[in-house]
Amino acid sequence: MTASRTTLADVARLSGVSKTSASMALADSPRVAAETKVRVRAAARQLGYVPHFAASSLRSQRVDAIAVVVPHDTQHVFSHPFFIDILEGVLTKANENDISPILSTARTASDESSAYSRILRGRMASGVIVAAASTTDQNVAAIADAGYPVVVVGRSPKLPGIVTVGVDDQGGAQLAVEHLISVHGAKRIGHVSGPLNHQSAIDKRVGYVQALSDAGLELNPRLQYEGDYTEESGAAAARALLPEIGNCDALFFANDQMAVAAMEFFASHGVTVPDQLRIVGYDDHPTLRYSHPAITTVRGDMVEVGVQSMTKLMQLLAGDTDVENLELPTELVVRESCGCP
Amino acid sequence: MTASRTTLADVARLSGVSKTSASMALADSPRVAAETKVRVRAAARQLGYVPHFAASSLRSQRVDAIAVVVPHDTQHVFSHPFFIDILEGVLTKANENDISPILSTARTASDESSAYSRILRGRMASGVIVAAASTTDQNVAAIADAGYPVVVVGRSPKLPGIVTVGVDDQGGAQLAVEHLISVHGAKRIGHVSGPLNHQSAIDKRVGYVQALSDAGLELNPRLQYEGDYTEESGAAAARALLPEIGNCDALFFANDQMAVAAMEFFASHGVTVPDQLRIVGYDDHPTLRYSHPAITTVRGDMVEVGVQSMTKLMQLLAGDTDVENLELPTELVVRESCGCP
DNA sequence: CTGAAAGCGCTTACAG
DNA sequence: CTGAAAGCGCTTACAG
Repeated sequence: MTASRTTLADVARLSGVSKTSASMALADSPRVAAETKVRVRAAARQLGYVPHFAASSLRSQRVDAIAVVVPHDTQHVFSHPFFIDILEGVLTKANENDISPILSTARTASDESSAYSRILRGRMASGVIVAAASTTDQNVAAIADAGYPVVVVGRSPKLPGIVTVGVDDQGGAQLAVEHLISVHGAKRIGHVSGPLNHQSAIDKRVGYVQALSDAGLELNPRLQYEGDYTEESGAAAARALLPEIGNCDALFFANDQMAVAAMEFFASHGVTVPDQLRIVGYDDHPTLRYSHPAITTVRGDMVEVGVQSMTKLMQLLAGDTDVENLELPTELVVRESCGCP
Repeated sequence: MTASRTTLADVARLSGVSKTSASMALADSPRVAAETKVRVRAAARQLGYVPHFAASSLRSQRVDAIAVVVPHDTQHVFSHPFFIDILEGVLTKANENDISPILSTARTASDESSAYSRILRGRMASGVIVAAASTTDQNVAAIADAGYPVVVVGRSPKLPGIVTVGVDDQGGAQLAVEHLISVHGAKRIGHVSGPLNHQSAIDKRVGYVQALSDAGLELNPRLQYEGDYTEESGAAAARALLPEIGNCDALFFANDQMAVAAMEFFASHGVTVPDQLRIVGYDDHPTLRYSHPAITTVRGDMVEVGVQSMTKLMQLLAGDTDVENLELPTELVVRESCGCP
């Protein structure tokens, strides 16, 4: 290790002032003379001085790092573009503001707690963005109770005090199902949901049910399937629903990955989409638009959700007390799988 | 902030020992009696004690965090599954070992330097994994010279001392082109490369050239195009090469995203793949396998590359002096776009 | 086997 | 406008 050992004392010595003044000068405090600032900054630059973050953090009890917690295993997180887009947004905003994002994924519930507590109680991060916690996850409330600023991605109706940033999943689902009904005349519409211990899956289901009821259509319990957003569960849903397909005009999937895997399964079992069965997905997964037929889906700007989550967290960290929740709109992206040309 | 203020002194007081012994007990030092350890641990658990990381890091001059630096803008990083897979591997291994990964992306060269120096000279991280730096990036050498353990993802022949972990891109490219030649009898084979200031793009190109030369085939300069791995550049390549397609049997693309975008362009301009033009991509992008026709490609296990990069970095951090480079094999994944059934 | 003391490199009252 | 001193919460020689 020949790495930088330049310390504030070195800068102070070279510029001929005390450590106090050197520190104040670098922090651009008004109490130090303009001329002194120039001298100190020149010295710092010349020596390649960078403050030792642990020392400054220990003394000031502040830290320019935040934790991004996604309580799922890493493999799951990185196979869903939903998360990846959120991460992209968070990291962009964080890096722009010289905030270091510490990423934490966890496989099991106990790991979750340990990841949370090591990072937070150990003071490595000053705040948290939590993405896709289940509605039963106790950790979010625990962190907030401990006094840490928290932003949750998605809605969080069970935790009224928590700032949330998400997209209008209920509205998005309604758009999708209304399109199937009003444009394509579908009447018998099934739904493959996400895991119903997640708010986004619940909200999409509510939107689906609402659209049916608005149109005076029946909900057929035999056309419901609870998936988990993976391709495997999309294929499993298709297999489970196959016997009912004769009594089904259309299926609304809670994400594109399940929808595309189901389309593959149907294709290999003689069910043609959209002729025999109309399909709409969710997310507008960027590369799945090359699916065959091209998938009709619902799009929300998850990158922007990430950016806004980080923005809100910065407001909380700045002491802002009235940070409001944000719900971005969703839009229908019409392609071929619904039956449009 | 009502967050944890439990300190080592509290634990020491509750268990009736000195801070020294409490610290040693929690570190499982052999010098403290087994019975004392039990008492101290119980107290720590009862109080929910987690060491203040800045204090411990400042005193011990160690830090359980590493930096993952990808010197590209965030948007670019997250649109390429290549990076995402590497990140997945790195994070999995890091989280398993209670190491906090700090992610750093940067838009411009100057940002790059500042990101590197803030994290490293500020001692936030004890080592670095660099992915996809260009061959002209000076930062990698600078970090290594400063004494930080560094692992570079990919080959790095210009920096002989640096530990690298990657896949055999030259071999992978050769596999692809040899398949086009020996199985499909292609003779006039073009290449759309990645940016040639990146070693992976250079290596793939070398493999392509080698395969042609091994088969005694000519390299036609009019069938060469330098892309940048984006879909836009794939479409641009297709547009540029369109006039030559009559004199071309096959194209080898340096990644799937360019290949699939090119296939779309060709399809909309009346060139059918694989009948009129055979195409092979690279990466085995998970969702692009739904392309039409399904893409033949070359696959390397980039998640494993990430895992191994983190493993090697941990060895370096542990003081291991003879950590060897690793090059994982690549394999051809035969689907339809090459002309196989 | 254990404890009192020093000190990591900063920032920030406090005093001038 | 500036400086000497205290202290953040740990870990680790040093001494017993």
